[in-house]
Amino acid sequence: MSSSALHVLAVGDVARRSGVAVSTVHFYERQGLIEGWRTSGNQRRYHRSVLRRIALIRIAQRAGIPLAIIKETLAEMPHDHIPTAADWRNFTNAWTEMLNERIDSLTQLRDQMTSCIGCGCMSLEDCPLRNPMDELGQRGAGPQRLINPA
Amino acid sequence: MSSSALHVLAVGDVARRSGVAVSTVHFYERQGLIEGWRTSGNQRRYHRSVLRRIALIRIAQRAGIPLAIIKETLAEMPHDHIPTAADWRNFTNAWTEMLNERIDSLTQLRDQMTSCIGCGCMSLEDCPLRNPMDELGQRGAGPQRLINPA
DNA sequence: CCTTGACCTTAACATATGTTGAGGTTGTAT
DNA sequence: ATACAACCTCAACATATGTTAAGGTCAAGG
Repeated sequence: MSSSALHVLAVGDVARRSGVAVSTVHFYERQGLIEGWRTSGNQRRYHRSVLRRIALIRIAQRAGIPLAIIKETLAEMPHDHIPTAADWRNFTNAWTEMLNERIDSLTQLRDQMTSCIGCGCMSLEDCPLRNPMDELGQRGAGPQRLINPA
Repeated sequence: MSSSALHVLAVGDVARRSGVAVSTVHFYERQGLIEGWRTSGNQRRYHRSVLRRIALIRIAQRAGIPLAIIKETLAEMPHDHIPTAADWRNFTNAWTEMLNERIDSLTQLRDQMTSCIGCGCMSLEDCPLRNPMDELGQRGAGPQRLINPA
């Protein structure tokens, strides 16, 4: 192991310290989510700050954000040094905004659902949930037999 | 087209009226999300209520819920008739609960994030975000196709 | 020097969610 | 009766997110 050189990590160090598999580190590098350099012997080396980056990636993934989006969000974050307050603020803002959007759409969906059941429109045919913005399936509508709402 | 027989739909009718591709109807049937029967000539036929089922499937997908879970949630919903008020109430309750869980997780994450930046703990090393106990968006490996981009 | 563990690359597999295409059958309108 | 649309099955492809395996290289200790 490449112990003691605290600022330069081999792929195995990164894996151990970030909690992801070596194959995942390879994968993230291939996808451009993290960056490093090679030794003369072609082995991967990373700056210590890659650990933070991976931590952020995992957190964002837990929020259900796809890697492609995470990559964009991280684009402004430095690969090779500890982020400044400004770096960090930018990132947090972008990410909070994303989370807010996701929260909003789930909330909206839930509320529409309950209002839908509340109003007794159990057919879904005219439900705002059904086709959030388009018209679809608006043809030979037969008699709409509504069950007596509870 | 199998017009006029309003309660019995061929796969193309289902596709047109539900807004999904024929191949998707096939797929959903293979996955056991919907059910139907065959004509003597081996063609698929569906009860009208399959349209509602598909509508529900798409709505749930927009909320980021994987098909396997949707299938469970729909297990109690009838394949062959219009859901009763009780069927519907059960489904709505289950689904609202799921949405609430997801909303809570995201909200928690967002708030931790902002509090984290607020407190200046920029290291993430001791951050509650880093190793939370729950496993939020654990949606497993595999394509996380976003149904609702944007 | 030689062994051994950590590393390298490339390819294939696994899962979820479908879509596309090839090749053949059914059903209906003229 | 014949054409043509709609249907069928099965297999392969596509995407996201990795893991596993095969076969070869590098570096450090004994």
